[in-house]
Amino acid sequence: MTTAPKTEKRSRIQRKNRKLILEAALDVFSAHGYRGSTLDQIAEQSGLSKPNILYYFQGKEAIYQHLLANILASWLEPLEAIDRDGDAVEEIIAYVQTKLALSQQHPRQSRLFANEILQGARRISQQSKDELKVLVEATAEKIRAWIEAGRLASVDPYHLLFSIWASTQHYADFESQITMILGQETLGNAQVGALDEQTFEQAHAFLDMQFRRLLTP
Amino acid sequence: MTTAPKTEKRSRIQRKNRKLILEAALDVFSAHGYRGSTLDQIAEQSGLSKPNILYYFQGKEAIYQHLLANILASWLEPLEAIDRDGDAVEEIIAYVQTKLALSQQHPRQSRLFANEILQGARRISQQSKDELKVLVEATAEKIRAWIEAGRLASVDPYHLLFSIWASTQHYADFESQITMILGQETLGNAQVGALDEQTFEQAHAFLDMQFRRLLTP
DNA sequence: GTCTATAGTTAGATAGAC
DNA sequence: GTCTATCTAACTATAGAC
Repeated sequence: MTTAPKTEKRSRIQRKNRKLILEAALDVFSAHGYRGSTLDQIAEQSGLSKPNILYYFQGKEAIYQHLLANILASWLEPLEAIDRDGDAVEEIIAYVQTKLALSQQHPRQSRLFANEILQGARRISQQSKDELKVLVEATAEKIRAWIEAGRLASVDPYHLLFSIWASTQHYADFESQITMILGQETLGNAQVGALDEQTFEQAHAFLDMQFRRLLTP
Repeated sequence: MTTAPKTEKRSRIQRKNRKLILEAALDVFSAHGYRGSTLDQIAEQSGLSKPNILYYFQGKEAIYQHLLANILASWLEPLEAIDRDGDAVEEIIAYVQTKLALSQQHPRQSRLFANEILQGARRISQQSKDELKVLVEATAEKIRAWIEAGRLASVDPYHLLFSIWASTQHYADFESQITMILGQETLGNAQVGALDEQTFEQAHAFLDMQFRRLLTP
């Protein structure tokens, strides 16, 4: 029994199958959590056999770690994009909208991440945690500078970030509850489980207003 | 093999053991999710043997359902307490503070519930879902009336509730991330995992300001 | 690269003695 | 009411043929 090549050049079929596996695994892990997911489910979802999946990845944990690392990276990216030389309120509002758009376009990633945090972030490496902390610290510093310059209302930078994360990610993580409450009278749409466009437009408008009122000096 | 009495009178020892089991199960389920939890863990945590646990409850699912039903009830309670004849802004602010206090005092319940929603609310009965929907609908109606009376700024009632739930529950559900970011330089405290008093005071102040600014007409 | 077969664990639940 | 022993099913992972 051989194993797939690591970082060296991968064939077309290898790239395709790895992609199939990761896509299927994202479906399964985000819906059932790590322990609730099985290789059988990932195999069925991807159309590959179980041993074949273990040919491409070292095991269940390796697939999960791969997804988690990617999600962490895309989670940090928009934070870095905040421009300390830009208009303070507009920079924050833009960040809120970016995060909300991520919840709309990548709800499975958000849910996998939420699951991981909820259960104590056991599978996130100390290095990743340190990176997160440093980046958040730098962002808090940008916010503090804006406040001292009188360009932003005086708020605690950390709790501002918590509030933004919570209220934007909520639309992905608590999607099943939102659907439960708003009902889905939209019978026209194929009910695949995602929230409809209109809900996100309303969320967009609401959060814009909420954070604008909070932050305008 | 016999089974424990259902609703009829239970002995002291029965009440005590059921309580032990539920307390242990809350620890375990909130930390690992449904599928990630085992009867062995609940047995060890409660100090009872596995068969003994199955003497008191019909199975793993029954224990979970019992906890979930209680959590749902305590989740709905503060919503009903909102008084349509009270001061609009103060009523909402009081609700926010109540929800935040619940996150502080009962973080495990919040996390068990979040886990359940995150994974699609599969184990919540249709009846409970309907009850939730009706109660939220009634609350939205109270908020709409306040807005029409000019006592509250014009906001979407549903998205207001989503924002409140998200930003208060965040302190329980994402506790591990908050700890990660705020660090715990508080070496004096026995680090059992919970956020310290100071963090909740800051959250209290922040959310008070956020929703006051949003809602004051 | 992909498959069938299976080893090795772990988990939920039950039987039956005490 | 509580325990030891055990059954059965599910799951990760590996062996080895093709």
